[in-house]
Amino acid sequence: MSNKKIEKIRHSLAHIMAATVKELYPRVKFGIGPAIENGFYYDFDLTSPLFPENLPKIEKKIRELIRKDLKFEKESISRTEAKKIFKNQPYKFELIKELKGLQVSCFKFHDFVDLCKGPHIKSTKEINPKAFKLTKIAGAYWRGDEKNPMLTRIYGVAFETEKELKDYLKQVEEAEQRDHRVLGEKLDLFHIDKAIGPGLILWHPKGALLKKIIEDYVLSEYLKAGYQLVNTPHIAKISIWDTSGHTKFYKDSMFPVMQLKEMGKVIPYQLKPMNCPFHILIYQKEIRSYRQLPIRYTELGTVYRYEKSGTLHGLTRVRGFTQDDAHIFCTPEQLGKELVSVLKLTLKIFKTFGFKEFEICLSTRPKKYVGTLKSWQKATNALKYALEKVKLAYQIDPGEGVFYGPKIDIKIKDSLGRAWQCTTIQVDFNLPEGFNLSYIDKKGKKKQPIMIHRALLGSLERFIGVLIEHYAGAFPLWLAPEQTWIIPVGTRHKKYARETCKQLYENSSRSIVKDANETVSKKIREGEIQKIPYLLVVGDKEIKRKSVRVRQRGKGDIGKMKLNKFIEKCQNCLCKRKN
RNA sequence: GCCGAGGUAGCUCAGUUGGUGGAGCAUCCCCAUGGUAAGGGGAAGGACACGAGUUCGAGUCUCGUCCUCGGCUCCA
Repeated sequence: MSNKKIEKIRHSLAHIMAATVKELYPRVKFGIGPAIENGFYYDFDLTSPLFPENLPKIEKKIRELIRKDLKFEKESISRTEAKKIFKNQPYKFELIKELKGLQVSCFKFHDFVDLCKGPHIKSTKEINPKAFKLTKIAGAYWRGDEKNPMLTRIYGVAFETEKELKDYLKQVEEAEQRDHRVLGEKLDLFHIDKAIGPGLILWHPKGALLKKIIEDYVLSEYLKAGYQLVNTPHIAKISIWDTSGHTKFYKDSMFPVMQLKEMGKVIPYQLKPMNCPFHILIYQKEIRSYRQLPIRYTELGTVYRYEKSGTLHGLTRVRGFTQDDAHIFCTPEQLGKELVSVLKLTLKIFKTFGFKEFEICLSTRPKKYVGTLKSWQKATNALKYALEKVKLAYQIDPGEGVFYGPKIDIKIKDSLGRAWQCTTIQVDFNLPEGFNLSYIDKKGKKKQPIMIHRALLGSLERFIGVLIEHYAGAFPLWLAPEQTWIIPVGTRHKKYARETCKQLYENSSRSIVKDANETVSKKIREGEIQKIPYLLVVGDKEIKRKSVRVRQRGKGDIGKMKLNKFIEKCQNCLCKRKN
């Protein structure tokens, strides 16, 4: 069976659901009801609220209709007639008004007529009544515009067979188990506290260590690639954001201004939403020669953005986050080569973290922008050149660029195939113009450099959220904040456990002695839950032979090993950054 | 920000028609000194998110605020 058939089934289910809702709410006004990935939805303007308890009732009615073997019939009617039929359906009416052509197409099913171009199944008997499920009720703006009324949306999932539905529901359950917010609590990595504020992360010892390990790794890669580390403050006078254009274009996403009294005057200060102006000022501190370029400034810069309350989500959407940011200042001739290097570096880093699949988008000029059309075209071409040079497949996201330039976004796919936007690489001719940046060229003339803004992991917070879900909390050895637990069998083995721990630490392996008065079994269980890569049990036999009994995560007891052999095994994994 | 659902111990949750709040895990103490996924016993732990209101009496009913969750919109 083809994909097309399942789409017809999903779309038809949306219609059947609409017919059912009409029975329950005769005065309902209909929005639209398309097929989507894994299912369908329909938007309704209801006279009274719909509760989740009602969903099984609606499901039951849908099944009844399906079993009646009802036909879907296509009808082509004139616009005038359509306007008459849908005169009490304002949303449908609005759609008809915008349709071109004299005839509009409708689908009749049961006694329910819907404006629709189809296609649909011929009869409800093509639907397996056990292979769909209504999943949730949500609010959704009419036509996706927040100025429009909010409709009630019912989501459903549907497949051709009952097994596919069950598999899908199981996969959803698995994804819930991997949810970084759940694992963040279970593994004691971080929390968000009411007393601090929404979207602001408190990193616990294990989470902070994980973050530091990631930061150290990427920073070392950047330094190797010729970047220079800089460091800048969290606040600045607001005037710098006037120059950069942020107060004009992104005021709504910035935290409110602080009014500071200085020299008898009130000077407004602003929490930084990005690092670029700071790096620009470091560049501008002296007169630059073409010989110095490219200059690549990098910073693990923490920025604060006032995201709307409803958009916050665990670590993946927050109000304060650390970017692995960098700004590259280069000549026009160097641009292509620099972009290629950035892309190569990105791929290398993601590979090390275990990500293999990406979605790459080239985002072009948005409605609100600064600069000339010519410079936008040049910047976009440079990005295209780099993508093609590195042989990366990409799609174009029209109008999704930043106000100062086009960009490449890389979304990484986790082990469940979900895509998360992390990397952003932006070419910018406009801030160099706004800040009047320059360098002296070979002929002693002033020229304007080009800037590349790039954050490869994007936000450390989001990246760690993705990483937690990707590994379901079972981090590879080099990332695991606690790599080895040493479990002494009895009190008299504690000393040996501590000596072993010390040796492991001296060989840069993060280790902990679990010497609480509990049974070995309990500590093993705890270690498994905490997803510790290695659990070492030590008792009389191990002391005698200077060895450890090794339990490897996911493999169970792998037997005894000389301590120096175990250290060697760990170091081997660590230097390759493999599990 | 918008629509909807929630907020009870550190965590996961129960709490009947309104009548002074419970369990498991975690914590602390005691016993047990252990060999690969929970040894046993005891204790402590709570303005029931916050603020008003209705009532003789509110975890429970009403309203407001904050926060969380599912979506929508947004994401430099």
